[in-house]
Amino acid sequence: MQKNNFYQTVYAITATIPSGKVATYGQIALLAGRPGCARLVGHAMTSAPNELHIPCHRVVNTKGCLAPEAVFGPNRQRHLLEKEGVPFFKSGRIDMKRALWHP
DNA sequence: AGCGTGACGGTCG
DNA sequence: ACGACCGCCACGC
Repeated sequence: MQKNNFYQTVYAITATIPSGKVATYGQIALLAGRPGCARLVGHAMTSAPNELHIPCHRVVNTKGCLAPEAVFGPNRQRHLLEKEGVPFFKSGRIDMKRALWHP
């Protein structure tokens, strides 16, 4: 698997995340065969073509925090996830124990 | 070809 | 529980 395929793999894995669940960048990086490259997953999302319809809002960091609002729009990601049934804490973070995707 | 960067992660204070 | 710091690695300039 080459580096270019890494992005493709990331997209493929991200597209596999079921509704109501979330995955962490590190988790995806691990599944994509590049453990420790969580940041690259984030960049992959930035470069992700909209044509692929990637549910990038289901990808968060291990802290359960959402991506910067500047990426999706104000409260956009939060709203989408809540709509899908992802448990949120009042603090605005995700209940990772219950929402984390188990591939 | 080299340097800085970043939608992160884990640890320390 | 929260914030700050450092370490990783491919991509863009």
